[in-house]
Amino acid sequence: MEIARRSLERWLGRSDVVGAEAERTRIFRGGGGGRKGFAAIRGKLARADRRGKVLLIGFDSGQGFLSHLGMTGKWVRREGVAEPYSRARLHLADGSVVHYRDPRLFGRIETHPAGVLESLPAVAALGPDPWLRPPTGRSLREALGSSRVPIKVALMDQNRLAGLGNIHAAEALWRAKIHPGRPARSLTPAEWSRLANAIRRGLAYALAAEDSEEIAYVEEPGTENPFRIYARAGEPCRRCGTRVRLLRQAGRRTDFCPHCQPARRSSR
DNA sequence: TGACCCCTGGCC
DNA sequence: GGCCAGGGGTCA
Repeated sequence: MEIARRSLERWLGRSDVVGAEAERTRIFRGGGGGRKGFAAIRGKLARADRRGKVLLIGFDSGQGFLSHLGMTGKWVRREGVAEPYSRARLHLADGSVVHYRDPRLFGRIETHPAGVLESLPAVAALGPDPWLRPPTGRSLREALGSSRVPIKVALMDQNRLAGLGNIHAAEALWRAKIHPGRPARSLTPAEWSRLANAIRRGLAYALAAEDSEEIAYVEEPGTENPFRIYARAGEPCRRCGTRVRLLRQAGRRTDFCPHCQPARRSSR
C-alpha cells in the first residue's frame, strides 16, 4: 500500500487530472459519491496519504477519494486506456492514464471531500500505523497485549494495528521467532520487543526491496517468492533448515517454522 | 471462533 | 474439475 501511495503521489503530483471515468462495478460499493463522484474528479493533487491499508487522496478542487486494494487491486500508469480489469481511470494532463486495476473486485473506492477522509468511520477506527509510527515493544504490547486471540490474528486486526496483512504478519513472527498461535497476551516483554523490531525491519526491507513503479504480487509470472517464510510450507526454513509447516488461522494460511517458532516458550 | 461470501485466475 | 490465493464483511 505504501508503494501504491508513492506511485500515485508521483504520477498525480506531476500532472493534473483532466478527466476521469469509472466502470459500474462493486468497487464503488460503500458510502460517498460513488462512481459518479469519482468520474467528476479534476484538478491538482493536494494530498496522497495512507492510514494502514487505506489510501487517502485529495485534490485542490476539494474532491477526494479513499482506495483500498483488497487482494488484487493495483494502481498503474499507462499511456492509453487499454488495460485488463481496469475499473476506474484518471486522465492526466500529460496524456497518460492512471488505472485502478482489480480482477477480483475485492478492492473499494469511495469518493468524499478531501478534508473529511480521515474522519470517516472506517478510517477513524484504524489502529496505529507501524510504518508512520514505528512500534516499540511497549507500544505493541499496549496495542495488542490485552488480547487472548492468537498473536498472528491480533497482528492483522486493523483496528489494533493498521497495515499488516497476512504476509507481513507471518514474516514478522518468523523474524521474531514467535509461534503464530500464541495468545497475544502471553508474550513476554522480550518477545514484544523482538516483534516490534521484526515489524520495523520487515517493512523497511519490503519497501527497500520492492519500491518500484507498481506493486508486484507474489503469483505474477516470473516473480520468485521474495518472502522469508510466507508460502514456503514444505521447504526448509531459511534459518535452521527445518521443514516449514502450515497452519490455518482465521481462514488464512500461516507458514511457520516449528523449530524457530516453538509453540511453548522455551525454558532456557 | 468458524463458515461462508464476494470475484477471477492459476495451478495441479 | 477442484483447490487455493494478498482483504474484509456478515452471520450464527
